[in-house]
Amino acid sequence: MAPAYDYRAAEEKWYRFWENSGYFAAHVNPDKEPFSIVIPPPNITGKLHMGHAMDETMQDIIVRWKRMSGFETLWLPGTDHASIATEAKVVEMLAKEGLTKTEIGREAFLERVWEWKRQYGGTIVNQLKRLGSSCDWSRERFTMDEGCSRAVREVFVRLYEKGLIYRGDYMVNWCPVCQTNISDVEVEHEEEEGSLWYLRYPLADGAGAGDGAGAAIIVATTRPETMLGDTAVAVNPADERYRKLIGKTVLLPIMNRPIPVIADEYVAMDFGTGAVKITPAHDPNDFEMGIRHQLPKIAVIGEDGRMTAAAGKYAGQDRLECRKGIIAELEAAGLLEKTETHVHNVGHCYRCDSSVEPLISKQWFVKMEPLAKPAIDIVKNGAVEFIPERFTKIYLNWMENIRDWCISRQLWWGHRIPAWYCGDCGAVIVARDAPQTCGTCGSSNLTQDQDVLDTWFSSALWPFSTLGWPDQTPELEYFYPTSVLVTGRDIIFFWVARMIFMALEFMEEPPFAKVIMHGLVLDHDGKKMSKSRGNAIDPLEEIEEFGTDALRLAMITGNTPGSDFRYQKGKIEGYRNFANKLWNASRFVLLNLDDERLSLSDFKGSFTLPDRWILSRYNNTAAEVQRLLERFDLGMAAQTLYDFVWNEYCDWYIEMAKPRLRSSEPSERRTVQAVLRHVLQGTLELLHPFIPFITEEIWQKLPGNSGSIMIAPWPQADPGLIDAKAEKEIGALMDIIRAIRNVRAEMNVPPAKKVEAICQADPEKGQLIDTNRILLQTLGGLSTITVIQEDAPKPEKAAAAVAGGISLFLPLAGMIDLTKEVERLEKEYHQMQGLCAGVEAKLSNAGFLAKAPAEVVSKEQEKLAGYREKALKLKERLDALKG
RNA sequence: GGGGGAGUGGCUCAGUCGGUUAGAGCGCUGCGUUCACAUCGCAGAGGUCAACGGUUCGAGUCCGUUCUUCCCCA
Repeated sequence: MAPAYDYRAAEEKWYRFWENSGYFAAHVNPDKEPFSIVIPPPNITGKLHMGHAMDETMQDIIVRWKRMSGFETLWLPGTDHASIATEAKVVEMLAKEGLTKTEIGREAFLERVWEWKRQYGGTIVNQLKRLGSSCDWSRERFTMDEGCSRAVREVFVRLYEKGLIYRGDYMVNWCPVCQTNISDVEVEHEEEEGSLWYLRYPLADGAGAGDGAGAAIIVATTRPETMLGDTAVAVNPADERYRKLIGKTVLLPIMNRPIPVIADEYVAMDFGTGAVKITPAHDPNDFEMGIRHQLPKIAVIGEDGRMTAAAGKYAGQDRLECRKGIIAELEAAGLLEKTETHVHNVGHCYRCDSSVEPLISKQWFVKMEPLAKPAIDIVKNGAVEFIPERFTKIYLNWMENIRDWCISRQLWWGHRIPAWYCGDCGAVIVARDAPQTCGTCGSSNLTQDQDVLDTWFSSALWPFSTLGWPDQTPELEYFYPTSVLVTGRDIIFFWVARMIFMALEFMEEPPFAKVIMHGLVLDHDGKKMSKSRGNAIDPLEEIEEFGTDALRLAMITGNTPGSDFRYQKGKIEGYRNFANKLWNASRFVLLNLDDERLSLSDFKGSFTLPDRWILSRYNNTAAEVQRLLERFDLGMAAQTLYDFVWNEYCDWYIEMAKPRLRSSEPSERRTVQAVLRHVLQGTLELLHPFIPFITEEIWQKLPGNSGSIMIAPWPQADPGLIDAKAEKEIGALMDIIRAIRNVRAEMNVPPAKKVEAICQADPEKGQLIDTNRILLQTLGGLSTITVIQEDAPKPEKAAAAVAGGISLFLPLAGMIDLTKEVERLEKEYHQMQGLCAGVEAKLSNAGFLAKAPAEVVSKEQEKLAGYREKALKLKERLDALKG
């Protein structure tokens, strides 16, 4: 075995081995309980990023754990067609050839996209494999494959027939750059510093404004260019200042259009002047108000972001150019009252970051209220549970205030809307398959809707469309509903919420019982990683440098579930080191094992104290890991194993085992071999879900193993091997050893120099020291240990310490600096006194004695006794030195 | 405006049901190269747990207020 773990060779080898052996594949198996997860499908345009690394790692840990635990485990992988991103990619490619998509036409364009998908769509899949993901690749799906597409059409038609999908003219978020509308959740709001312009709208009948400002009403706006489409001015009905003006008419400047002053409670009295201009065609709130007051809607900005014919002389101008013109014109006319700087939220396209234009457009929508209700109930009654729990509130808050979902997109790549329009009678036909003739007039002059569906419409069906729905397949029957969903907190609305209501509507069952949310991976400064910011770290580079297992641990260990965490090089380095530690501990064990596989149960009678201790610690660890995994507290589970391996198995048990491995007594040797092996193997198995590669590599080398660790049975804690007494006794011995080492270090005793030790102990402790003298000698660097009785005279000219309930003396002739020794002991003595005082105060408090549980009180009493004993012994020593 | 996080050694973060001498990794200091590992070992320094108030026998942990900071929604 090499002195360092070579992850490069191991990773490739074992992944291929697992896949070829069919270990990833899940089968419908009524004899076993199923456990299933669907992957959050990455975009085919995507490149592996840290978010994937985290997401995949968490899923793989859960899946491997469940598989080893005996479940028929399905992790269903696949990819998402990412309508807008993919289309943009291919459009860009065409542009390089000097072509546009309209030039080549829909059919040729789609062919190009499929071609692109064939060529690059698998990249992300191969990258997922580098993370060790144990997906059933034989079941890999794509949101645009035949099955998923059929499910999409089925859902669309059924929702339409139920009246839950409608088409209409409504305010949408239009991206003038992407040339499509986007849904509300796809709009990202950013604070921007802009201006607030105060515009003077003269009253038509010349009546006074009531505020002494003259015959006008002043409105404040951040978007003066939309004034060309104003159809009212609104004030709050409770606003004294404007009460007299309600019902009056103002003359819209530039357009010279008379518009009414209306009252609406929506108007905020403390914003601007308390009077606002209303543009129903270009602002979502104004649109609503326009409906309430039956105001005309005048669209002055078009889908190209330019002013329309309705904008009069500004027609054809870009909207920002128009804004300048209008300000100049109003100013010249004396109608610009003032300008203030103003910070406001501007909606941006999630995709291209350009500012979104709210405008009215004919689109398809899903009516949300009836779908949201069951989706709220299912979470409230606990049938779908969010982990951590706080995401429940975030989900409910959104679901309870949900707006209709705009699902059409002005794109070509995606699921084309299954609606046809009759060219003769205008009928709309929504159907699963292309109709030949119009059901109303019989005409065959039919054209299909040009638009495609929001990508999330198909991913919303993912948990059941991938299992064969709308057919009642055996897979659907067996694996649905899925067990858990693991995903990032950033797509709770986009995806999680939508899967829940779609599943409830079509499966009448939630898509999963638990939703495990994780945060985002941030850079070392706590900033979100992004291509544009240039701070994204490539997980593949990290894998190259440190290995997949190290990356996996870095992704989950030591951070709170659900919260974001900062990625730092030091972290992955640390876990690379851990892998190497595990490797070397295993190397040591393997070098000391014989070829025969020893069974632990054959050695039960000959366990020594260290054996009983490590077996107890191991079984406690196994139980704890199980408990943590059941709560999906993966980070804590990994941390528990990390600590066990490094701080207990390596630092102590291996060191304790060394003298016995060199023993000439074969039974002694064989016992320690059996324990070393048993604990190592179990620990590897517990670690396997977290770090699959190195654990397989080592496990395969252990004598007598065959098959694969990934299908080995999950270790069960054996309560019979938990031994509190052994843990306590070893604890005392460790304290003594640490005290010896501490004295040696303080007194500058060279590490290789063996020293003599004298222990003053009661008979019980004396016995403990006596039976473990070799251990103390080896780990403390001692030549001899002498146990003397408590009342025996204390050695002189010796450094002293109190630990593990005994007084310890190291006669270091000529090496003791008396002043330093007194100083050291005094420091410790004062510390003990402080601790005593603290506990004494507690124990003299009548309230504490009366109200605290008896167990807590006796624990405090025990503590005090220990501190007092130690303080007393230290005092004795100090007196002796001084006296 | 509404909602949610976070504030714990120099840095990054754990801390479960309120009871621990408040932990870890990195960094820092001292010592250490035969016998698994310098990707290491041993010993050590370093914290009034953001502030104030409250509940409690007992608060890093629960409640309130304030400050700082990040995120989501409108």
